[in-house]
Amino acid sequence: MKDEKKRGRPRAFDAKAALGKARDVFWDRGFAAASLDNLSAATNLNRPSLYGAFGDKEDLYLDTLEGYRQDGMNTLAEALDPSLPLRDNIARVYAGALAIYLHGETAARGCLLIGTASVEAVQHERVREVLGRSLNDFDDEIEKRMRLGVERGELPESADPQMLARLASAVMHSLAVRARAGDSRETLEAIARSGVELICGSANNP
Amino acid sequence: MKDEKKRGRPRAFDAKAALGKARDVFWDRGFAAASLDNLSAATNLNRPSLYGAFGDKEDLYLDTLEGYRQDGMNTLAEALDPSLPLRDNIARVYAGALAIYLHGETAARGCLLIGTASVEAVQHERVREVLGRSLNDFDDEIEKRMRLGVERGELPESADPQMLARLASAVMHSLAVRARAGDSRETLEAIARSGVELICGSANNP
DNA sequence: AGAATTTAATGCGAAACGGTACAAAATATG
DNA sequence: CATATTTTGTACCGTTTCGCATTAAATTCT
Repeated sequence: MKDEKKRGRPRAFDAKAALGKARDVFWDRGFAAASLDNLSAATNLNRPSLYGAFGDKEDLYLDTLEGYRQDGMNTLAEALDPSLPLRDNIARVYAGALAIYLHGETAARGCLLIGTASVEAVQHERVREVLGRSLNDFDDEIEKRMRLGVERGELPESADPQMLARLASAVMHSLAVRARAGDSRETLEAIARSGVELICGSANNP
Repeated sequence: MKDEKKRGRPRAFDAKAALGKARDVFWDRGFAAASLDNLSAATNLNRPSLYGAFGDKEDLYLDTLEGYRQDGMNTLAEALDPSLPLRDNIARVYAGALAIYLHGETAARGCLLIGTASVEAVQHERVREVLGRSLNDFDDEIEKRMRLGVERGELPESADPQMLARLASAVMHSLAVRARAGDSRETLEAIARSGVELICGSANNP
């Protein structure tokens, strides 16, 4: 049902790949400082094609955010594989985040949402909505795992799954900011390790 | 030594007040989206005056960041008053942060540095430097208090002051991001309370 | 083959951008 | 009072910005 022959001239580009290139531009420069020329050059699409395929700059940006969000949720779900101990789950969440944030050892781009959507969130309601929803969904997914941890006895009955989840996310938010501030991989990994220890400190060791 | 009579026409504005107004513009819009017209309107200074007093837009932005940074360090020092218990200190750090981030209940601006400097940090080295230094100095100041806590027996000997400090900062970074994402005061205060509990959980109650 | 439809490429155009030249105004100095 | 010096306000310059109008190309439908 994807290759119904459409009636006009066929597209000469892969929209998904173009979206990925655009995402890199926004990731490096942010929304406001990314010009249509930058985006056009990176995607190899001239402006009318960009406009036709994705709408205006804000639409394109929101599309990249939504894609990033969904990728992130998938990565998170994998990291939280419930057949593993809670401690491993959280460690995997941070490792997955750092793999994205550090982007090939050198240039530290941090998190696309935290790093670039935060600025726009105050003035652009739609951006704020995506950012807020992303953070909340992330919290909720971790909270589910925390609840499971209480049920299983990995965490004490007295543990507050919602708050533990929000604090687990908080460590990740900090990693995102610090990556963009230029912190080294070693520093970030050390923070991640300590975060796991603090969050899962009350978790049973098998 | 401040009112040495200078030779030309005297300034008709207070540079410090103007810097405060400019800061508000950057806080709401970020660096890239803040136009000189915005800044000129907010400060009641025409562009040549702005330029003469502060340099170009990037210079002005860096000035506001540096001012914000120093204000933040002062607020932090007050919050960490060593005559108070550690737990109170950390709670005061978060309360002080939220007072700034929430800005009069309604509009949530978050942290100027985390919210607006993070985006520019990748491309602007001077911004990245200020951001990195700010985060590190903050960590270091909290770390000092943690060390004192260990000496005093507020924290166990096994505690790692550096890592505890970085995680205490992490909670604050998360508050900054979440404020900008639109989270309510109640949510943020709950996270702050849980953060205090988690960080200072091992601290003695007097 | 020809009409209809969709995409591609060129290029434009109005507005906004950052920054500055220039002259008038206001003060200190001699 | 004249001169030097600094700030102020107007107006402007060249560039870049985003978005679109227009025309050419590629494909399907009839």
